[in-house]
Amino acid sequence: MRRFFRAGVRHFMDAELIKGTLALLVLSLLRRRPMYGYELAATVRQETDGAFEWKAGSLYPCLHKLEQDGLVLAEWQGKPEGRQRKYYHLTRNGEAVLAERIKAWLSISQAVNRVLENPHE
Amino acid sequence: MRRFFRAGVRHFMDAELIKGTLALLVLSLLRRRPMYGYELAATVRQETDGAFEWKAGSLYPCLHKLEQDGLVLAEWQGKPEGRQRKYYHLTRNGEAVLAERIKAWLSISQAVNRVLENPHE
DNA sequence: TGGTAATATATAGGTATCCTATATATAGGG
DNA sequence: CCCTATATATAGGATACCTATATATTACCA
Repeated sequence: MRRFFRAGVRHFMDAELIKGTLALLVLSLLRRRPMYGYELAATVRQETDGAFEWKAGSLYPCLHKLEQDGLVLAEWQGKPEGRQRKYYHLTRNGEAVLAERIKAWLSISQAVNRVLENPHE
Repeated sequence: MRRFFRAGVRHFMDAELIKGTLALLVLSLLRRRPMYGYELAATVRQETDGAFEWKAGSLYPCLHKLEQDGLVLAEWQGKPEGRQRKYYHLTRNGEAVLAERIKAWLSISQAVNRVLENPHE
């Protein structure tokens, strides 16, 4: 049985193409509501039908960096007994940066599609 | 006056998002017709309205790797006198790999858009 | 004639992101 | 009791892209 993290060897190409989308999508998910790391990975996995399977070794360092940069705020939460979860909230600055990054993504992805759709021969 | 290469400091975010798209677009451009490096950069720059400004330090190593991997064939061409140009041709294998990479790109970019478009609040 | 810019290719070195591997800990099922 | 799932964390490695630098030709212009 496949564990949730470590789920699979992604193709070389995919690994490169998804670069930069991790922080973008994390911020986008947190705009909906505060979530904890594992929940973020599970949500994106489900919504992309497995196209994105964020690894723990990518996701948590990314979250720490977003926190360092002041784009998200972390808060331990639980259930006094039992497993603690670290909930991340989008900050005001995080919202602004997200808006910029969405623009950048749209600009780049549309540019790629424009080139790809240019007829050959 | 801006030199064609070295044209500008790209934002951090853009730099990450465009990763993986370089080889994809090079192969896509070569599907139209054989081109040389400088021509590839000029073409993509024009067609994307400056969204992509490939640097020499990125483009030429990328072309060398595509050649090593057998996806393109290089051929010096000129004008016996004067500046030589290295024309790159897409190989049979290169066509097949390009088709796969276009599928991967569509899958990933659509997955990103699906997440981004999910309403918040 | 001399300087600058554009054309054209190349490589070395640095940075950042993502991956694998590993570690820790709780909870539930067989 | 072990295995899986849940949940977070970090160290080490691979790799793509960037900056900086190097070389050479051609064209323009003062």
